[in-house]
Amino acid sequence: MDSKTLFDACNYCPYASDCCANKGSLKALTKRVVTFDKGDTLIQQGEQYDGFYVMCQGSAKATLKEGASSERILEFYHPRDLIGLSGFSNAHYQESVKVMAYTKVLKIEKDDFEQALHASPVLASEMLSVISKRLVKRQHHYSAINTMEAETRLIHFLYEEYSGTYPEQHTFELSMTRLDIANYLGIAVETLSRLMKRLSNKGIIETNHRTIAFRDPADKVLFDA
Amino acid sequence: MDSKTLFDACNYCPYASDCCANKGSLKALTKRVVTFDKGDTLIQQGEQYDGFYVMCQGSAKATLKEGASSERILEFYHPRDLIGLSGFSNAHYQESVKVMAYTKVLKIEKDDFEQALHASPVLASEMLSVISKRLVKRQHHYSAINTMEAETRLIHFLYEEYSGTYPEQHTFELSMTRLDIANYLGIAVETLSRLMKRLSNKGIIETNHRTIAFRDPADKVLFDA
DNA sequence: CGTAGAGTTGATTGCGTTCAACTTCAGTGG
DNA sequence: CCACTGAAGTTGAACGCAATCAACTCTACG
Repeated sequence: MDSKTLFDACNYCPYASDCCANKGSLKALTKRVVTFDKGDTLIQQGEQYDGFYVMCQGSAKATLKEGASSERILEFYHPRDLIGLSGFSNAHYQESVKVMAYTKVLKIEKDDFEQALHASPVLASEMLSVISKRLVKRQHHYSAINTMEAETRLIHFLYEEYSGTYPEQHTFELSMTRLDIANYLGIAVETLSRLMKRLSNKGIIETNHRTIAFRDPADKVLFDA
Repeated sequence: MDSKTLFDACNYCPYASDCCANKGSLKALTKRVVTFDKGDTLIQQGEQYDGFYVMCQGSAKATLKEGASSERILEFYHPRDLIGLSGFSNAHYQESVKVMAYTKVLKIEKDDFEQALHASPVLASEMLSVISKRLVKRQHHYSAINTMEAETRLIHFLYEEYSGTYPEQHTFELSMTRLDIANYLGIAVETLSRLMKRLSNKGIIETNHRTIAFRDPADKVLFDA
């Protein structure tokens, strides 16, 4: 595993030039390639923290379970995303992460990371920046969820998924089920279905199952209004 | 100012024994006491990041402004809370912080902090933990906002405010207006007013303007269900 | 080909919003 | 000290968005 495999991983990766795993202090860290199949659990909520991950390929979702209530989806992961940062909080992962398709990740072990932290203070700044950005992003997402009505929220989400694709194309593929999307957006599946139809009727998007296209690229910016 | 004033600040502070500013690596950091009056702006969204704060006394709210939409309240701050962590993300504060009453804070300058980061790698771990905890807390809050109905959300909020008081008493004082609370909870002021009345009628709380009391302390745990 | 999960459609209900009128409270100046 | 003013908070009536329940259709997969 490790260095040689890692070299291959980043070398053949289309995102390599734009991935934190391949830049700055994180580049020098020891990493291990791990793969998961659809349905696998990458992280189990409550488990002991033993490292975090950078996603190279595939898709995953983070879910939170509180008390007796059903699971809630916190975010979706795409290539280049960091996974498992909640482990820093109290040495236990605070959410579960499930893989939705064949997925390849780089694992950065807890011990390796802490050692690197001692060796390079710049790494600390970088990680603080990364995790703070995550906080801000989450902030905006949830602020949106509460302020905006469902239709705007959906456009917002679609644009997020769209802009995560690489290279950017007008047509993109959703990797999650409507049920997952509805859960993430905090609406009912039926409502989601109706909204998709309405957006389609309005001519904002074209839908074909999980394949989505923005009719007019300018519409993507709608959510800024 | 500084060291002597600081000594006084923590020395006369009722929260000192339970405050991160007075424990671990943060204790050794250089800090400066700054005070603000009701209505003052502690941090302006978009401003250059130049340090973060620990609140000693008073109360404040963080607001986020996106596009043309009106401001949204992200969180309230109480003594012992850290303020301004969003500055780590890209060297600019990502939200405004406004003071709601006479407030005393300790400021930790950016330069001092970065210097300390080089000197003590443990500080890095501690800060990562702190900020990750914030992320997790925010996560739970917003998960709650979407899943729970308004009444449960309100109880949740009241309990949060209650448990922040020190020493814990059955009766506690809200430091924010109903408008702020409604904004924070993502509901209309009118709805909030009606809910408060309903909770009061149900015998769960007693209200007198901004003074609140839980009838039966066991009820505080309601939100766990 | 058959079954289970994913997704859609329709009818109904209800929670929370909105609009409007009003009361209470805190601060200000005569 | 009291009258005035504007913000904070309450109450009522009507509306509307999204949830829920129920019956389907479609799709993937063994």
